[in-house]
Formats: sequence, structure tokens, C-alpha cells
Amino acid sequence: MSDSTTATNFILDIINNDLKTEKYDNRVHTRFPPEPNGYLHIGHAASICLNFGIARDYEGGKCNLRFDDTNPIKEEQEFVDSIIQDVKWLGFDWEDRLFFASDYFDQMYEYAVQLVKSGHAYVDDQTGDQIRQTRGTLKEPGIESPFRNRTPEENLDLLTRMKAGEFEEGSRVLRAKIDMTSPNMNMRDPAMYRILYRSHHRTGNKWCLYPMYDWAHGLEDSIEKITHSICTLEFEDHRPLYDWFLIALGAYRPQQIEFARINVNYTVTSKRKLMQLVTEKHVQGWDDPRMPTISGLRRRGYTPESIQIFCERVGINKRDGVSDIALLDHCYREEMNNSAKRVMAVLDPIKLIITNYPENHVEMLSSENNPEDPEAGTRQIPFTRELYIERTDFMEDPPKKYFRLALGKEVRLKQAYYVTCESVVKDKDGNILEIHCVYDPNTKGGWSQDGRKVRGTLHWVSVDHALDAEVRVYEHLFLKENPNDAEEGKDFISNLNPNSLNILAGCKVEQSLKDATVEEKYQFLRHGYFCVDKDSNSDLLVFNRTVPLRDSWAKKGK
RNA sequence: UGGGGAAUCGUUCAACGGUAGGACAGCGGACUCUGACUCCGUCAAUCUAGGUUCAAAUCCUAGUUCCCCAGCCA
Repeated sequence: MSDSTTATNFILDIINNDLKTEKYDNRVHTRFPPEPNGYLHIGHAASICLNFGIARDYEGGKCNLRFDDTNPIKEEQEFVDSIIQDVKWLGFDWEDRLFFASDYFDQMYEYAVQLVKSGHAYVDDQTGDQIRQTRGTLKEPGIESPFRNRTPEENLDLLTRMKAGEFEEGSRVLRAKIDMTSPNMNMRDPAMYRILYRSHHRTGNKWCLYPMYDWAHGLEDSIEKITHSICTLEFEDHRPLYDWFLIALGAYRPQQIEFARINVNYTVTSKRKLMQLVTEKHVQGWDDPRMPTISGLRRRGYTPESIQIFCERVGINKRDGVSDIALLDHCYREEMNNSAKRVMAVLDPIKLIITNYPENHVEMLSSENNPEDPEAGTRQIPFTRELYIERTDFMEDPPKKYFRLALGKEVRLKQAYYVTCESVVKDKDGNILEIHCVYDPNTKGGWSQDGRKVRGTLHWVSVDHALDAEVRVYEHLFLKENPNDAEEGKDFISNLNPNSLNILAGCKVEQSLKDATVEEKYQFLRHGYFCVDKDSNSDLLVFNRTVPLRDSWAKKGK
């Protein structure tokens, strides 16, 4: 390992041991094998980080990106493209090892012929229903197919004709001849090939025979000389079958290792459910910033680094659990605190007028871009008589320990001056329209010579210079930690959070944001971390709030 | 006794017969030109019952709970 301080886990233990015993000639070669039938999500990220992380951390380690595209009914090029983009964006490199299971179809078929010839596989003429009915149950053994004892010659003839397209879809399957009484259902003569007259996104109409997962997956790993084939827990009792095929073939056999899938609270990660959210338009697409998809997280503003660190800290083991999304936010804040440029943005503006400040006067004030990073430098910000401040930064009847503006109270305007509130202007209904203050010219830069202190520091923007912006503030997509915990007769959809998207129009942001580019990230002072959304145009900047800053004051109010 | 897995602070990961520790979350405080950051403190766990041992989260026995498997899905 290149970094001994990172957490170890049972998979690394296995690999280290295999290295010690030279089980795989000191090679470490993993793979990430997505099926291109949906978008990648945070759960996949854990697997990607694990597999590519292992390749990165071991001397000479490799990790392949391989599409497990054995089912043309569900798979599409769109998903291949998005997956490639997402893995790349996450920061991983498969070099020249981008593979497709479909590239091995010929080879797989030859292997099948070999099993037929050696009497390990047979063609079954039973219907799907018949096969299901004779499989037995969890507690009762299955019944052998009447076609189970055909000769290798007959099986070979039938298999050849299946491949040639002589038989109807669903009329026959090739089955492994194992044990219909096995307590492991996977070993009860599992199907290897089904007949499907479907066009495949890569092989077109070349095949009408498509391999099943159990048959295909081990072959893919074997062909690529994978050493450690890491998958999720539900494949644990497929391992005997994985091994059986490769042993029967006398082929190179990787070690399958299973770990618990990563779940995250307040969201769902089943492909079916994500698909449902998109198709039923509960969200605006796969990359909706509320989605746990990689593309959604990306658009929301999360970085590859924060996702990687999150996955590392969550860790790997064999118990299923649910991780706290707050940890991702923590990882993100940690990263951004060191790197994000600070800017001032007023999300809910109210006018503040400095009555003793000259009209039509503009002062340029200097502000640091990132107090955590002196190298980030400073910028100039225009200060004028009329400013916008945050509506919530003024209260007529402030509670105790309220540091912000109130009648007669003095606060600091960030990097500018101390101001004291003298009066407010209201409309007929009593709504505050303007806050009138006086400033102390001797506090320029936000510091007083006489040592007097103010507790509150407010952010602001000049009315004349502010840019218009729309800010999208997100909450959890679901109200419950476990969205599947729904009332009787209802499903996860009933737990959708109606306030998961809150659009703030009429926000005012500082001038320096004029040339902000899509995906660029900022800290809006005292608010949180935001990034520019692709919906921005030359008239209106659109920001997504990735995560808010921690706010111990707001917490006290609760 | 169908088979296969898993049980440690609220969550998550460690401890591999020798002081149950870290992170996140929570709570309290200090600091602060971001009520941020940072720092300090604090809360809090070995599924149960027996057994082996000087010593058990760890080994043994018996239970309990949870997850996965009856697709021509992966």
C-alpha cells in the first residue's frame, strides 16, 4: 500500500494474503463491471473507489472498466456514455482497458460448446413456466428436466441451431447440468443462454443467443485475468456457481469477494426507483441536483475528491447499513473551506441606506478571497450609499445575544465600515422597505481605532453594482431517513419532500461573479457553498446551493 | 436444522486473546472582520446466556435478531 494510514478492510487483507502466497503471481487486477441500464449513483461510487483505489494503491495494480452488457432488453448506449463520463469525472483511469462483455460473445459460445461436449451442459426444451415449476422451492428440491440426459451430440446440434436462429424466443435454453436437489438454488441447473431476438447496442443483430449473468461474468473476469472480482453481498451464494463454471472449463479462476453495498439515508439508490423518479417527473432528470446519481451530485456541486473521501471514510465491510449523508457534506465542507473563493451574495435582499454617506460616490474596498489561503489574494468591491443586506440580518425586536442589526445597534459591514441603525421605513402594511443607518468614517476597512468592538459582521452588496441571480436551495429529496418506510399501502413516493427544491428569485450577488462559469464553486459568505448551474445565461446567474455552512445560531432558534 | 451471510457508541469504521479507539452526528465552551473555520471539553457501544482462560468484542456451546436466494435480470 502506498498509504498505510488509510483504513484497511477485509478485502485488502485478502489481497495482501494472496500477494504473500503468490496466488496470482503478485498481480492485483480488479474491474468495475456496470450494466449499462441506468445512471451511476453514490452506491456505485463506493465500488468504483474500491476497485480503482486498489489498482492505484498496489504496485502495478490495474482496474478495468467493463460493461456487463449481456441483456439487450435493458441496455442502451446512452447509459454507456454516461457511465464512462461519470467514472472519468470521479477521477479514475482505465487506460486502454475499456471492455465490453459483448466483445467476448464468440469466446463465451466456444466455452459453452466445450461444456456441452464434456457433458456439463444441455439444451432444455421446457418453457420458462415449466422450468420455474420444476425448480423446487427453498425447502424442497427441484425435479430434473426430461431433456437433461440428452447426448452431447444432440445438445451440440440443438445449441448450434439455437444460435442459427431456428427456434423461437423462449422456446429453449442452454442449462448447466449441476444438481436439481442443491440447497443452493443457483446450482439447480441454471440457465446459461436464452434465445432473444433483440438488437444489441453493440453487436446489432449478430446474436439471438444471450448469456446469463452467472455464465458470463466469471468468463469475463477470467478472460481479462482479473485477480479479485469484487461484488456485492447478494452474489455470495452465486460464488459456488462462479467457481463451478471456471473449474468445469479448466479456465483461469479469479477470487470473487463480496462486500456490503453502500446505502445513504434520505435517498434511494435502486435503479428502478431512480428511474421512476425521473420518468414520473418527481425530479427534473438524471442529473437533478437532488438525485444521488453521480451526475446529480456533480451538478449539485460536489467534487470527485469529496465523494472519494466520503467513500473511504464510510469504509468497506460485510454488514449492511445506512451511511449518513451528513458525512458527505462534512467531507465537502472540509475540502471547500480550503479552496472555495469567498464572495458576498444577498439571498433575501432588503435595502440599507447610509444617510450620512455621499450620494453618487463609489469606494473600492479590498477583500480577501479566502482567509484560509493567503495565496488566493484579494479583490476590489464597490461600496456605495445604498446597499442590499440580508433581510434576516435585521430585527425590530431582537432576542438576547442577537449580534446583527437592530434599532440603535452597531454592526460591521464586512471589509467596509461600522454602521448604526437609526430608523426604518415601512409601507402601509408595516413591512420594512428600507433600513436607515449612519456610518462611522473612521472605521474604514471594518476596523475601529478606538478599540470598540462589534459582534456582528454582515455581508452586503452595492445596489448599483449588484448582479441578479437565482439561487436554488435544496433539502433532502425524502422526508424520512429511510424513504422506503412508508405508510401501509403507500410506497417511497409518498415520502418525497415537497420542499426539496426551493427557488430563490431576486437574489443579489457581487459584481465579481460576472464571469463565473458553469460548475464553478464559491462560498457565499455566511451562507454556504454554491456552484454555477448550467441553466445560467447572460442575463441571470443560477446557483445551486451544494451545502449550507454550519449554523449554530439557527440551531439555537430551534 | 433448506442454503448463504451479518451482529461493536445515534451512524460508520477499528481493535485479529492483553487499557474497547477514531470519524460523523449531538451537546457545552474558547476564539473569530463569516454565529463559518479552528481549538478544547463532553455524551455514548461489544445481540443474549453459558463456558474456556490470569485475561474474551475476539475462542467454544446454545439461543436471538436482521439481510440475501425459488428471473430465460444483473
